[in-house]
Amino acid sequence: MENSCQTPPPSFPSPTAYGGPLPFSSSPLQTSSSSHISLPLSPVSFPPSPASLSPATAESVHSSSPLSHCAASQCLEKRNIQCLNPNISDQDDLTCLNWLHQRGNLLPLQPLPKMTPLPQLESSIPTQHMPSASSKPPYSFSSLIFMAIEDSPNKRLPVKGIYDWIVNNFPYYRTASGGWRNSVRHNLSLSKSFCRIQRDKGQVRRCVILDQVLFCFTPKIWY
DNA sequence: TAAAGGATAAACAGAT
DNA sequence: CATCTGTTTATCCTTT
Repeated sequence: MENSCQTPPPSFPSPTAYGGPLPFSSSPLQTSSSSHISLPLSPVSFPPSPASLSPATAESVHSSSPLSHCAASQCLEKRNIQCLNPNISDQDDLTCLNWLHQRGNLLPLQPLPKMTPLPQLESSIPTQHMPSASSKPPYSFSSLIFMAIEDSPNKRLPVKGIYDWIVNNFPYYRTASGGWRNSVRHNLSLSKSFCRIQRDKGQVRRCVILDQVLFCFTPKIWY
């Protein structure tokens, strides 16, 4: 089922519908002008800018309010029909990320610095708040993938790019055994929040579109 | 205690 | 042929 996730998004609620302003800055709409895919990417109302994204903000997106959950439900119902198996609801799918907001152990909203900030992502957060570089990041692989894609210029990444982003931002994985890469791929396959797309000509591997419909309605892509 | 989510490992197939 | 990518299954641990 390639290129199946071309569903135009539903009308987006305002950012304030998510329980207050999101820690995202406004930026021009992300379009399908990328050379990577030919899919008509959906316009987004409040895409996060790469520089503004931090692990904590990404986790915050996952932990959007119940109100956002309600709004997203409508989106998912539509998406179920047009993108996924019409007989299976995303709401019922255990791989759907929309239930993350129900977790009670979500991280606070304040941004956390990356352990080894990239030049463009440096933070002014005091270092005493930074977790040890050798400690495992307190984020699920789904969150890490989300952050990696969100941090990419075109909201899409190859698997290798996801690996690189994680390694660059979480030194823990520099020395970790290769099993985490398997986990990344496992999550990409298992989670229906990530949809695969084709690369354009000249691209080597297959493409994937990540559709975080529930949280920010921003199509994100890995390939 | 059971159920569920997440992490991890492994096997396998297909693509490059 | 080696490596990478993607899928699936199984198991274990933690949390609810």
